[in-house]
Amino acid sequence: MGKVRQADIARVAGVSQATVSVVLGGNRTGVRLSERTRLRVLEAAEQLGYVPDPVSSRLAATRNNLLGVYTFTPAFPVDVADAYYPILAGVEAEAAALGKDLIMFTASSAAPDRIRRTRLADGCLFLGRHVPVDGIADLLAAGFPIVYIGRRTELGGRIPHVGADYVSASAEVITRLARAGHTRVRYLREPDDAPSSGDRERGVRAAAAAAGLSLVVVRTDGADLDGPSVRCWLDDGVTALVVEETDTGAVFHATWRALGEAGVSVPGDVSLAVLGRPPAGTAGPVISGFEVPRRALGRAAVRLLASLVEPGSGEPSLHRLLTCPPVAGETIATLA
Amino acid sequence: MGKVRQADIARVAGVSQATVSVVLGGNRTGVRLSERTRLRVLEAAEQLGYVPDPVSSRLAATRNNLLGVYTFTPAFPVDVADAYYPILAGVEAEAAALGKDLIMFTASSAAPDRIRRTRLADGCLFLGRHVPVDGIADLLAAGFPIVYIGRRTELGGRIPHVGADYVSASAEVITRLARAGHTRVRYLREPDDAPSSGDRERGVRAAAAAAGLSLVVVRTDGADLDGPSVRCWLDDGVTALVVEETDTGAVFHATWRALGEAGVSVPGDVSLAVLGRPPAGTAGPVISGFEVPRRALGRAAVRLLASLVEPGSGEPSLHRLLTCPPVAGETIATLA
DNA sequence: CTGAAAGCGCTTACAG
DNA sequence: CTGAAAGCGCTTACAG
Repeated sequence: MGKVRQADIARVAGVSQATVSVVLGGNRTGVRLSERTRLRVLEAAEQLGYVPDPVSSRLAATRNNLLGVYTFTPAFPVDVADAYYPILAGVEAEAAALGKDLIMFTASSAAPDRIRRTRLADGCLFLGRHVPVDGIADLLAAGFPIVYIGRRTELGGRIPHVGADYVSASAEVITRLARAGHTRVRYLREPDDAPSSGDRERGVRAAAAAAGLSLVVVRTDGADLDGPSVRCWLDDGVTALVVEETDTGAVFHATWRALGEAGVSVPGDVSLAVLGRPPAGTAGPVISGFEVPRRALGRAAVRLLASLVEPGSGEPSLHRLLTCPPVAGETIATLA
Repeated sequence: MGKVRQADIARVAGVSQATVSVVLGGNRTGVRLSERTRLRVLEAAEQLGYVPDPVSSRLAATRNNLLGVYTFTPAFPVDVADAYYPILAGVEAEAAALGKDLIMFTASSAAPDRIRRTRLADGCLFLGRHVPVDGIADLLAAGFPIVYIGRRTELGGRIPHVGADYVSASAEVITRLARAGHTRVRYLREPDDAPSSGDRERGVRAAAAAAGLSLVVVRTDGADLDGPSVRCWLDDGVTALVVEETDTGAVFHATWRALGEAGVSVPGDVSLAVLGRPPAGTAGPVISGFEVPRRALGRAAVRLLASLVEPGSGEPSLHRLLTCPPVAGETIATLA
């Protein structure tokens, strides 16, 4: 038995193909139809075992209920699995709730032609530490709906996004340290200038200034951290370390290793806070810091994208920041 | 600036839309084309930022470079994350290597109309413990390329699949126990009849019979396991426990908890083997058993699907089983 | 109330 | 060598 088309049903039911389309489409346009015709069509469709061809309906309807997901690294990476997985889980959950399917664009690079391909969906989510400005600018110019996961400042702030409020969350951590009596703090951050890093630093600096706390900011990829570094900081009177936590967790891991190497106890010898959450499976005490609401980010991004694709439900805010709940943890000591 | 079509390129290049299609399609049919025309078209396409519409090409050519991934539970689930993630990572890696994008069909159920939607792609991978026979039979009947990840016996074995050779791997574990001097073994398996469970049991039974080992097979979802159960087995002379490991790890976790509750030491008081790999992050010794080559399963499944979509590269084998490498582990004691 | 036409953007025969 | 036509299976205006 070959493919059954609407035309076949039309022949059997003795109506036009267009009428079949109207009947099977649930008569969305409110066309007047005789009940007799409707039933004849439905019966013929049932009898012939009709299966609508989603590809054709898509071409004709200009909408395909498909949302794209573009990650600049593999979507299922090894080194940032902990960071991406909950986001993607949130994306999937919300997409399913909205009845949308997902296209994962398997990007090995940010090549512009790969980025253009995203237009095959109704709209696309982007996920990554940096923005391939040219490709994204093209999409924006074409009026193609996109949403970045993570706050973006590129292209004059015109990129719609759903991000985390790292500024407030980071400031809160510093305030917590100040309240616990810490006055000399060392802040280790990623070397590159992604907004997520810049936001944290802004929050940290602002809170440190407000609390009159002495702060040293260090950019590092973690490779240069070892036991002697730690000893040196302690000799310098530092009582607390604040570490940025990003996708890969590289800096946190390096710091944790260096602390072990130096044989210092946390928080006995030095307090430790992480601006984010260390990767799951890290042994030891619960590190003080804050939660990144990754799953919620994924869900909110899908909702925003869906509203951009399907306008009319009011003007959505193109830039949202979600709150990062504080994690008390066990690694901040209260000083006398 | 709206969507750029071949007709737009044609206008700019001064040729017909059909010629544009031929040029951009890489001239598959071997039409004679002047190099000058070819370059003019290519240049215009580049300049206008042309992106082929995969929906249209699919309608016209019945091909769109999209592979579907259908999971019967969320693709990014919490309880089987460890099981699915490496598979999906393999799927993504191979798809990227082949230049295919992925459509994730966010299925909350196995409703036939959801399954039909997969026909939007050139072919589709299916992943799940059971087969929704009706929907899959329809696809098969329609000649739609599908590949199951995991061995399938349903529909008279007509479902193409790439699975793991659980029979051999499970038998090997039993043989290992026999060699270590064990003669009374308790085997805890999942209660339902998925092929992955049946295969393990076959391997276990065959090897037990061959080794003259006394075997008791117990079906359990883990809820009824506790300390007293364990004590009871030991009193019965059991020296080794063999536990099935499936997506959720439910039975393994329950067993591990029961062992702890009974206060028995492993492998001091009793040996333990798992037919698979316990979820990552499990504390304690490395459990003896075997590795499930999940990432390789994903890759192989994509390759098979691609060859079904794109025939001509020889007749691929529709049923492949990958070897599961043994894991020696630390939980099998050698008896005197 | 219902049919026939146009068209979504492309590919693949088929004429020149 | 290149253009024009037909058509993939559908939806959505638009005529009757």
